[in-house]
Amino acid sequence: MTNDSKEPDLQRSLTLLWSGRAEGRRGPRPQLTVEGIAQAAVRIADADGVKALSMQRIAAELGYSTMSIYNHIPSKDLLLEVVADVAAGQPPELDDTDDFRRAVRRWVAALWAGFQQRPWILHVSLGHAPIGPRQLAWLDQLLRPLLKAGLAGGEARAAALHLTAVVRGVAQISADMTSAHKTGDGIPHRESEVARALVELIDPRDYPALAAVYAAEAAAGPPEEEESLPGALSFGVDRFLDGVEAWVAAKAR
Amino acid sequence: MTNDSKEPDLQRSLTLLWSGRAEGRRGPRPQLTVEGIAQAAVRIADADGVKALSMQRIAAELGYSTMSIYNHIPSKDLLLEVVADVAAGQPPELDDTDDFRRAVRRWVAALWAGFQQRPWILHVSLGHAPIGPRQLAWLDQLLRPLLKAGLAGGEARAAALHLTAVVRGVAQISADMTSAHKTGDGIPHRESEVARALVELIDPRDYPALAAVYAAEAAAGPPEEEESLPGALSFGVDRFLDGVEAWVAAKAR
DNA sequence: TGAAACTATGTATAACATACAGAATTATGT
DNA sequence: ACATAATTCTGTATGTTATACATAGTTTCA
Repeated sequence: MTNDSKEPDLQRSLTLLWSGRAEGRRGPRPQLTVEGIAQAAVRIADADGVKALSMQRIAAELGYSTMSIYNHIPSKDLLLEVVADVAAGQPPELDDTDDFRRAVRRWVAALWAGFQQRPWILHVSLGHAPIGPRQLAWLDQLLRPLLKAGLAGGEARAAALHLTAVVRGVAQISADMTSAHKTGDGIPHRESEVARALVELIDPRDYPALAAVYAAEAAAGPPEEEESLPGALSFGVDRFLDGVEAWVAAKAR
Repeated sequence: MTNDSKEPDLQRSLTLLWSGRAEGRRGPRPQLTVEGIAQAAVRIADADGVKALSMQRIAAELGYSTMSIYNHIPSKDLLLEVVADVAAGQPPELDDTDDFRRAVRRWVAALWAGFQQRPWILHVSLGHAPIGPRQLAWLDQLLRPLLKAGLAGGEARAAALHLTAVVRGVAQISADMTSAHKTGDGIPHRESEVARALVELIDPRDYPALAAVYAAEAAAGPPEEEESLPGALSFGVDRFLDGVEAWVAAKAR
C-alpha cells in the first residue's frame, strides 16, 4: 500500500476510503484488502461491540498476523474511519415520485434503523464531514428530495447536515439504542426508567422547567410510538420540514 | 466511596454524578473527591485532548497514586461520564424578556461556543440521555423558552432533544471543530478543503445531487459567516424554529 | 539479472486499565 | 474504652493494547 507518513491527514483518509487500486505494483500480490479488513472489523463489532475491535482480533478473524494489517492501513484511527464508512451500508432507494416530505422521512427512518442495527457506530467518533463513498451516497440520496423541493445548493447542504446531525444525535442520546453488552459502557435503560430515577434528584427550584416537563410526562403516561420512529425524533423532523416548506414557499412568492 | 459492583448501571452513574456525601463514614477522610478528579481530567483534556486521559495521568496531576482514583470512581467509563458533565459547565443565563427565538438562538450559540472551547467533548461518546446536574441545567435552560412559547411538555422535550442533537451533531461533523493535535485523530481541515478534494473523486453519475451542490457552492464562492454561528447551523435552527412557531400558532387557533 | 518496492510475519516495547493485597485511619456498637 | 468493620491510599502484578522494527519472501521494472 505504502501511502505512509508524508501525506496530510485528509489525503490519507481519502486514498484509504476510495482505495484506487494501483495497477503495476511491485511486491507480492496483497492477500488482504482494505475492504476485507474493514468488513472483518464490522463483523466483530456487530457481534461484540466497538470495544472488541482490536488489531489482533481483526487479524485473527481474517487468519493473518496482527501486523499484516498495517501494510494496508496505517493506524487504528484510520481503520475506524473506513469501518464507519463500510458499516454505513447502502442508503435507501427513495421513490422519485414521492413528495419531498415522504422521501425525507423515509431517509430518516432508514438511518434510524441503521443505528438500531449497528448501535456501535454511534460510539466511533466522527472526525470530520462525511468523505467516504457510502457516507456520501447517503448524503446524496438525502440531497435529492431537498433540491427537488426547491432549496438552493447551500440550503440543501445545510438542511442535510441538520437532518444527519439530528438523527445521529438523537440516536446517541436515546437510551435504548446503545445496548449494554455490545458497547461495554452502554446503559440499556429506557426513557421512563431514567425519568423515574431523575424525578427524585431534581429540585424544582433548581430545574423548574425540567421538573414541569417531567411532571406533565408522568401524568400523561408513556407516549405511544406510532411508526418506526420514536415520537420525539418524529416531532422534531416534522417541525423542521414544516419550516423548510414554508421557506421554500416564501422564496417562490 | 464503596458504591461498588452490585447496583445497576444507571444507579451507579447517578450516585456518582450527584455524589451525595455520606456523613458518618468510617475510614480515613477522603482526600480526593469525584469532583476534584473530574476537574483534573478536564484540565488534562483541555491541554492535551481526550487521548491523553489516562488514570495514571490524572492521578499524577493530582499528586496521588493511580489506584487511589478507583476508590472514588469504579471505572474509566464512569469517570468519563462525570467528566462530560463537569466539562459542560454552566449554561447561559437567558434573558426572560427575550422572545423565544432569541432565547433559543442564544442557547444554541452558547453550546456551540462550548464545543469550540472544548472540542474534545465531542469525542467522549454519550451513553444515554443527560443525567448529570450540569447537563440537566443546560436542558432546563433550553426548556424554559420552549415552554413559554407554548409547547406542551412532551413537545418541549422533543424540541430540546432535537436542538441538542443538532448542535452536537453539527459540531462533530464540522471539520474545523476537532483540531488535530488535541484529539489525536482529528483532522483540522476546513470545509472548502474537503470540498476541493472531493470534487475530483465523486462521479456526477453516482452522486448527482452531491455534485450539483458542490458545483453551485464552488461557483458561489465561500459563504460569509455573519455571527457566531456557522451559516449551515444557523439555517437549520432557524427553519426548525419557524416550524415550531407555526405549530404553536396552529395549536392556538 | 539485479535492484527496488512491496507483503506478510515475529519479536519487542511502552502505555494502559484494573485486580489484588497490605497498612493506616476512622466511626460504630459493645 | 475497645474491638471490629468500613474505608482510604499505596505498591505490585497481570493481561491487553497499538505499534515500531527487522527479516524473509515475492513481484515488477530497468
